[in-house]
Amino acid sequence: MSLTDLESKLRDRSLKCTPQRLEILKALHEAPAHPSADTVYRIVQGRFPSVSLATVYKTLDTLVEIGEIRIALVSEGKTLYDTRMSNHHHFLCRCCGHVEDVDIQLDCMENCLPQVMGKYHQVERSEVVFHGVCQKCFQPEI
Amino acid sequence: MSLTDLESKLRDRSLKCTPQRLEILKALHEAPAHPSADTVYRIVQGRFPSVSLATVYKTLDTLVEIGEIRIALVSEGKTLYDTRMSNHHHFLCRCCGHVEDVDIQLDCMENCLPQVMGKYHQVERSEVVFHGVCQKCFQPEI
DNA sequence: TATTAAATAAGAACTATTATTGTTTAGAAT
DNA sequence: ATTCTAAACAATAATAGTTCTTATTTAATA
Ligand SMILES: [Mn+2]
Ligand SMILES: [Mn+2]
Ligand SMILES: [Zn+2]
Ligand SMILES: [Zn+2]
Repeated sequence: MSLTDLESKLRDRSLKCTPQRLEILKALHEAPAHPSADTVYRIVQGRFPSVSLATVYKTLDTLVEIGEIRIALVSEGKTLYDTRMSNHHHFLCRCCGHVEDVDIQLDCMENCLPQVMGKYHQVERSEVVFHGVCQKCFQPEI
Repeated sequence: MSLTDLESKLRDRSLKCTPQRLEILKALHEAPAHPSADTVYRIVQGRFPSVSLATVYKTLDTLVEIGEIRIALVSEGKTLYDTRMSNHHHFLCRCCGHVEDVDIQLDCMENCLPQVMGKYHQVERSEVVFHGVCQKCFQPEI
C-alpha cells in the first residue's frame, strides 16, 4: 500500500523511484482484482499517457521481484497479478475464467506440510485453487 | 490409458478416432509429466512426421474437453498438460519452474469446502499449489 | 550543477496459440 | 465394396501476449 513502503523497498535494492512506477502501483490497486498487464496499462494511460506497455511489463516484473505484488497462477493465456500478498486462495470458474479470492483458513495444510515436503523441498507457501462454475455461469437466466 | 476407453469417449460425442489422436495420446503418456504442446509435438513427430503442430493443439483441446487430460494450472507462459486425472497436488519451483506431483491426502480441504463455498459456487475439485525452491535449485553444487 | 547508472518510450522481434482454407479421411449409409 | 459427408487434417497466415533493442531521458548521488 504505502508509497513510503515501496520507496524503501526500491531504495534497498538501489532501484529508482520513478513516477511511472508509482502510477503503475496505484493502477494495480485501483484495478479490479487480478488485473492483467493490459488492464493496468489502460488505467495508467488515463493519468500518464506517455507510459509504454513495455514499461508496464517491466515494472510489474520489478514489483513481483521486490515482493509488492505476485502473479496469480490461475489463468491460461495471460498473466494475472495479485496485489494481495497475504495468504489466501482462489476460485476459478471453468466456464468464464472468473477468478475470485477465497478467504478461508486451512490450517491443516500449513500444519501437515512441513513434515511431508521437508526433506524434498523448501516450501515457502501454499495456495488452493478451487475449480468449478461460478454463480453467474450456473444461473445465467437472471 | 486404454485406447478402448478413449475410443468410446470419442464415439459418445461423435468424434472421430484418428491415428493422429491416438499418437498424441500415446505421446502424452510417454512424455515427462506436465508436457507442453511443443513437447508432445516433438514426440509425435518421431513416429508420425506429417502431423502438424496445429493438430496437436487442437487434439489437446479435444482431450481436455472429453476429460482424458487436464491443464496443469501451474505455469507462466506456456500451457502444460497433465495426464493424471486423479486428485493430486503440485509443487512449483520459483527458480527453475519445475513442476512436481504431490501425492498427499488433504481430507480437511475436501471436508470443509462444500459448506464454505456451497452457497456461492459449484466447486468441482480443488488442488493445492506448493510454492518454493526445489532440491536442485536449493543445492546446486552437486 | 555535473555525472552516471538505471529507467524509459518506441517499436521490432519473438513465442505461444488460434484461425483460415483447401484437402483428406473415418465412419456411416448404401 | 463403393459412395457419401461431416469431421479432421496439413499448411500456413494471423493474432495475442510478452520480451528485446536502442536511443533518449531522468533519479539519485557527489
Ligand atoms: Mn487473489
Ligand atoms: Mn500433475
Ligand atoms: Zn463463470
Ligand atoms: Zn528448481
